[in-house]
Amino acid sequence: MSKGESSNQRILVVDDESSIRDLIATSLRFVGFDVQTASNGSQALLVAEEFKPHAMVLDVMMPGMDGFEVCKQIRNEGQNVGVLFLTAKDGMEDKVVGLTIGGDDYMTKPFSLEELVARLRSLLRRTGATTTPNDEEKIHFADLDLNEATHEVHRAGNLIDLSPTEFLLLRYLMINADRVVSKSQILDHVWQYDFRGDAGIVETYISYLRKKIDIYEPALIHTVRGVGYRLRIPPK
Amino acid sequence: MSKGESSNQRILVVDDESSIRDLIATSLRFVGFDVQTASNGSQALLVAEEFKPHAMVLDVMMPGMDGFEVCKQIRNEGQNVGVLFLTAKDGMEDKVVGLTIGGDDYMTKPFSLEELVARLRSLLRRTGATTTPNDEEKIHFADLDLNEATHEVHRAGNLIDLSPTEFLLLRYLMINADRVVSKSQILDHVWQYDFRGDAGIVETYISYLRKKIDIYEPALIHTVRGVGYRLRIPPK
DNA sequence: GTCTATCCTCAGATAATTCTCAGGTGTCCT
DNA sequence: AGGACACCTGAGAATTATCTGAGGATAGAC
Repeated sequence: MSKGESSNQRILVVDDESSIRDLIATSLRFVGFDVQTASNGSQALLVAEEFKPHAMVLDVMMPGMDGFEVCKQIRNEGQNVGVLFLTAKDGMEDKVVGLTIGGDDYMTKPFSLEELVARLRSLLRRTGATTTPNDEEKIHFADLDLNEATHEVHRAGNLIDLSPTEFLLLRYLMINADRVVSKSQILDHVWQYDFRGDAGIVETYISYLRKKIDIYEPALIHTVRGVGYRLRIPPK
Repeated sequence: MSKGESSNQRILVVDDESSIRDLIATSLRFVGFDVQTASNGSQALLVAEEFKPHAMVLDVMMPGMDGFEVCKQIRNEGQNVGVLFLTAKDGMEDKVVGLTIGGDDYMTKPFSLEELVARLRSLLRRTGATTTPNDEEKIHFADLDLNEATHEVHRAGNLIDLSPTEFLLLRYLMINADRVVSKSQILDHVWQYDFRGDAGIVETYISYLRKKIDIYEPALIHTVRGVGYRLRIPPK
């Protein structure tokens, strides 16, 4: 279903920590991207020349050549490639902001996989690198409308104010509309990858969401006991 | 009927407890998979290199190399293999984070064999490793429809609400449609393998099911006295 | 600095489910 | 007909999953 929708989109993932690299690569492959990885700057340059990626996920802080340098050199070679920078959550943030001109973007570690995929798609859209331009920025389900660009959610025309996590959670449910998603699936995709806590937090957030979107009829968020949750239009 | 339908699908089962390993291997072979086993991590790596499994059933907690490490090393060798992790239901639960990325899945011990097979099939479907892509997420029998993705069951178009165990039981009956299955077969496949109770519970659940699906004509669940139960369309 | 929104934990309440048990019904055999 | 057996089903006890409110911690806004 989700597979193939972005096919032919080539993404180069560059990070020196293999666990992060693998996490990102696996996740991107699963949603249909064609992924290659590199564990340092100079390797990235080599791979990029061959692979001609449409976009890169680039860790800023790496031993040897840092992310900025990699980006610069690749652009010097005339490759028109959008970059999603990854930075740790310290002072680096400001330095990145200036560099995200053009369609580029950045995220601080740790991030959630849902957000990574969303940002990357958005970046590909902006840089015009998408091969399937029908890829919209809006998701709909029943009378729910979610706009990724504005981060706004409407139900039956009413604007609904959601916190960042609530937004991501709803987005994940909408992408998987009608399918049952387990609490651990949700946890793995919506929460930051370093979250070490109980899956019970998903219940709490489902409860928050219900109080915001299911005060309207009919209720759309349904519990499938022993399995997970499911967004659906109840029959009649 | 079920045999051969998944043939050529190679599964590597890795668990240090031989009883569990054999239970899983036997069960998977019976439904038509090509199975190899390993009792520890390093053995798993060796076998995997030769065997090139489409998927693995991998115990997380093993002496020496744990399941995560095995998975990582195999993926490093470029083998594209879906993994179904097995974890104990104690403190390990927090490690669940990240286990459902990229189509992978996990189950807590003890589990039921039916569920294991269902999850494994679903995983093979998702990771695109299935050689018979017509393998759907839906099972039909007579006017009964069971959808695994949505966890919904319909009879003659009517939505039927089932508890988790009722769902698994019906699923087992539908997979074995037209064949007689004994109460102990049902117990072995549908209930968790550590269930220490009377086979009489199957009668109770058959009764529950009948009250939900055989309130419609004609009755589909038939008792074969002294042998077991059989799902069938009664002749005229 | 204070204020506010958000995130997360926890624990009690509620509800669904699982399981046991025992009396009832039907079937088969002698 | 009577007994033995298999099966059915209702009642209820035990267990487990889920919901939700309250509150502490944290971070960003002002």
